[in-house]
Amino acid sequence: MRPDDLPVIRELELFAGMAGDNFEEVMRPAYLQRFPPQVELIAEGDTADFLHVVVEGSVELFAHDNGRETTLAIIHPVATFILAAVLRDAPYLMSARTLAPSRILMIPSENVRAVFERDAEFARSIVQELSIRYRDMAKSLKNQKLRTSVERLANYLLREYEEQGTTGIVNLAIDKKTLAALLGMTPENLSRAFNTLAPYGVIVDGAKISLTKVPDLRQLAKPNPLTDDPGT
Amino acid sequence: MRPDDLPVIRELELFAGMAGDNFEEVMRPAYLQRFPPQVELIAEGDTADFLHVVVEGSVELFAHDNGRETTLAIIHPVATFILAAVLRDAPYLMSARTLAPSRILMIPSENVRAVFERDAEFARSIVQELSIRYRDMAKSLKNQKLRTSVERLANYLLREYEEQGTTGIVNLAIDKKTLAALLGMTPENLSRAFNTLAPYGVIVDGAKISLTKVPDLRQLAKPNPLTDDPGT
DNA sequence: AAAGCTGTTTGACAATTATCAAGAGGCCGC
DNA sequence: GCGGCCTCTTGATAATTGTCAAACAGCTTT
Repeated sequence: MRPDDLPVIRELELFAGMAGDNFEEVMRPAYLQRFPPQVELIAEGDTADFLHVVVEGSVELFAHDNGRETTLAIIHPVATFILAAVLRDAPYLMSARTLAPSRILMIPSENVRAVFERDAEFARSIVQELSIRYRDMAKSLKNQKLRTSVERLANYLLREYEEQGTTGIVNLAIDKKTLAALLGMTPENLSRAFNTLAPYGVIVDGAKISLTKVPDLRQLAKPNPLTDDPGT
Repeated sequence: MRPDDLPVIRELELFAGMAGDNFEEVMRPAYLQRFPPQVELIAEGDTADFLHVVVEGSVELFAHDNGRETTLAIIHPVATFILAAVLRDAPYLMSARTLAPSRILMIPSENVRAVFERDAEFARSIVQELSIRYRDMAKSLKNQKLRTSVERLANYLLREYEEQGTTGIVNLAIDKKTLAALLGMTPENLSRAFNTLAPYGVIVDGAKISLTKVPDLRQLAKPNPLTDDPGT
């Protein structure tokens, strides 16, 4: 891997507190690779040979059952995925594919586990990361079980609105088919959900969504930090 | 707390590898308390002052949003809950109430965190526990997003069937209202789901469910280790 | 035994969500 | 420019799930 990529990785909270020697030991056998969009990086059921880090681009985590497919999360740089499977040396529960052209760092699982054993600071970071992931998953489950599809969409838009700087415009970074899967509905239903939100000031123009009545939308969505705020 | 309760706690995988001194330090300020059924132990939004351990009885984890309520998990002895909130010193995402008369061990969060800092074996156990919890949550989300309510019920019954020793009889340990919330449906719908399963050999007599055509039921449910097997 | 309570079931109906089929619009290669 | 391909949308319809009201069964209390 290129030496000038290392600082970016190092900034990841997961690796920030790690001793320098250990960081190098983890990184030496790692490799950074470019992938075009729509490449399947891992498949559910495979054993967790590598911890993956999205350095650039984006990755979709999805899963199958019964012939149906759903999206469980979208990972943006810089973040890891499938950490829990790596730590338990267990089969992946989800598959992953690139959505955009991406650069992915792959660290052999055994190196992660080895350094975890002797670097207390790294262990602490891993616990924090896992806790966040657990809580994000719990929030997703609450979101899915307690809200209708229109409410899920409204809350998604409000979250993006905040993250993209509360200009009245939200840009969808993923296509609508993927968004539908992430929100737990069909693409047809997503289309209709957007229409349902029109009276609440949601104007759709391709991937560009204008929010003209945010207070109204908020009143419908009833966002809740205990369901919506990611990463806490 | 009574000294003769300590060995039971110690058997918990979370505390098994811990150094004796540290175990005592964690347990000294802890206290074990009896609760009748239907007592709310913690409320979502509260700060995580104590790590809880179900020593006896059972505990339901539930959450609200929008005025609706759902059950996220049922905890049986001996197991912890709300570990992630304790480790992050963050507000609980879920509430908890006793289902049966229960004995709950409560360990002050700061003690857990303090010992975590210096007991590597404990840190490792925590990571394993968190990973399992994360993966169980991911499985629940897959279950919820990829299956119909009848399929979720069928898989639940098959899981209980295995856990209760594959005698043809499954005993529901929780009442049907709670089961419905756990499976993400209304009680009325659960009733109808049981009727739908009648042709697959599911005979309901109160809390006693007979499974007379397990292969048929399995064919309908299509259980999948990556969605169903807990604790891996 | 009657009354009251709780949990469960049933029926009728409504809302939500999915499915299937077709059409609209944008984008690319030729 | 034109066809082909893709994504997205719309319409019609069906399946799933939820809501509301009432009935029922098993309890305990009186």
